[in-house]
Amino acid sequence: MRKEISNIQAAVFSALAHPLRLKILEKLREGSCCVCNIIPCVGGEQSNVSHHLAILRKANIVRSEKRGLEVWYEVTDSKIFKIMDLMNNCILDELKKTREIFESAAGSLE
Amino acid sequence: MRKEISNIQAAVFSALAHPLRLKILEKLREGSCCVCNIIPCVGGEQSNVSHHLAILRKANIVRSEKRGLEVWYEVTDSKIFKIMDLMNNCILDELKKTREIFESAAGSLE
DNA sequence: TTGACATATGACAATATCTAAATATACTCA
DNA sequence: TGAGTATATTTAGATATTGTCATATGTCAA
Repeated sequence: MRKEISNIQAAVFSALAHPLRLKILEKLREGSCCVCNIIPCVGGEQSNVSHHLAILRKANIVRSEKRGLEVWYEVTDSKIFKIMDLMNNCILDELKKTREIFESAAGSLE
Repeated sequence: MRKEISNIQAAVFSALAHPLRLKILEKLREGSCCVCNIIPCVGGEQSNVSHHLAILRKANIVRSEKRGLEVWYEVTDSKIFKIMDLMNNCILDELKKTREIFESAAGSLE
């Protein structure tokens, strides 16, 4: 009966699981932004960007507002940036660790 | 030439984008754990769980160690739990907000 | 109203991911 | 060595995601 929390969590993580969508969010980190500015910034076809925006909308990560001809997007909850930053830290730490291991191995050959 | 960071981030997020894998990580939050304990805890076929463990391994989220017949898994970087907790907060906040809107709408009908 | 514009949606093929069954591997113990 | 156990890998069909093209929608301005 009850929807498990892990299903919802997985759904939101999968909304984050695409480089283009992460780039869109990085753009929105600066503040709310019109689709016409998002497209050149992230690259890709208009319809493709629009599809990815729809995925972010359905996951409640962003919300949109029509202003005349334009549609402006903004992030629903800025905690999403904390999540992205933490993920970035994880990855950089991992890289750093790998490099240290590599360098110490190289050093021991001298 | 250089691999964009957003590609790596997306890859790790997509490793988190499955309820079974999130359940595995929740189990590993208690500490390192043998596959034979993970399987009954998260449910599902042995081969399926193994498959999902392989995905987590490839994303460097967990690492494994053979101990006799058994294989023990543990989380590589506990920051992954912070990410999961933050995500959980996001979702709960969102639910709370939705409920408040709903309740205030219901209240105004009284 | 008509045309131009910004954005969204639908349809489709290509590709990736998921699950489960069968099989393979690696280890232990008799 | 051979049987038994724990886990991983392979495979195949089902399903989901992706990108592109074509088209639809909604808004403004002439």
